[in-house]
Amino acid sequence: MSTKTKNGKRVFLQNEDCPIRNVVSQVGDKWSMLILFSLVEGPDRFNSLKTRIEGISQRMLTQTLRDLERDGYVNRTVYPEVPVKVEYELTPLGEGLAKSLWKLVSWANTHHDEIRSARREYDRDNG
Amino acid sequence: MSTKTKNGKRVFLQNEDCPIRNVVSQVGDKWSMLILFSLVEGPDRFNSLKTRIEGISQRMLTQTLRDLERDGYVNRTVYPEVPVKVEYELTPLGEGLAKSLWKLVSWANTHHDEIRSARREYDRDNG
DNA sequence: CTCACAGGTTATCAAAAGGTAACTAGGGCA
DNA sequence: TGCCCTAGTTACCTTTTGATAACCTGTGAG
Repeated sequence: MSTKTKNGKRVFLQNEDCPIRNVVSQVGDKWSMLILFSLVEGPDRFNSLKTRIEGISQRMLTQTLRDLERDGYVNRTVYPEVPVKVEYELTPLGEGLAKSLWKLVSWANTHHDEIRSARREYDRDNG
Repeated sequence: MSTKTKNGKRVFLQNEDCPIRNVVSQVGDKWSMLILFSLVEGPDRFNSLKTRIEGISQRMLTQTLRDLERDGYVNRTVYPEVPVKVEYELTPLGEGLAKSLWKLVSWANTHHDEIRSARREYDRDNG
């Protein structure tokens, strides 16, 4: 993420080779983390995820699942039953990601009120 | 983040009261984390940040700093020198956030290659 | 033949994010 | 007076993200 130094301070990069940008730009969208944490509890099917994740549309669920699959976080398995059953599950990589996100989640839970009140104060004092 | 349970599986929310969404939607944009980790090394000035964070424009730097300030992660101090000096520094809240992001950063560094090769494989097999 | 079900895809559109470039403000300096 | 500095703001435009809603596919049941 950071590379050279320049008068004592690090210089930060933002290109496609930056690991943290590659991870955060995937996981930082509207739905990825919700899907990830749903799947932490075990493999699940398309329609079940759609029900569990409130407000997600069919289109965004498909699309986000494809993106997670692409990065190797999620496996997609088709069972040729009838009607067809498609199951999604975390890969070891996806489980590792979820674990390393957990600290952030618990921090967010703990400090949520602080953030919200900072936001209110800022909005009161400014625009 | 998750609330009720429904046949054994948690149901996930995505509204404005969800702590993790409130944090991630702020920090998951293109520049916030780079600014955050720049400021971990100590307070810094507008133009110094602009130099250190490669590719950021004046407009996006101002805007992202304002958003970070709004959520209480960053303090902005104006020194009425000449020419004016404006220093940005992490608040304790911002330092806490950076710390809890660190695990994610090191995970990303460790598994970057894995992600990139998963991506290549997916793109080869599919579109 | 028609309907239902799971798991999608496609078209269309609105909103948000982000980039470029020009302009501004408040001073000091020559 | 004109030019430079820092630290912005503004206008304009393009790209990306996401929402809605309609359509499709394969299969079995009635």
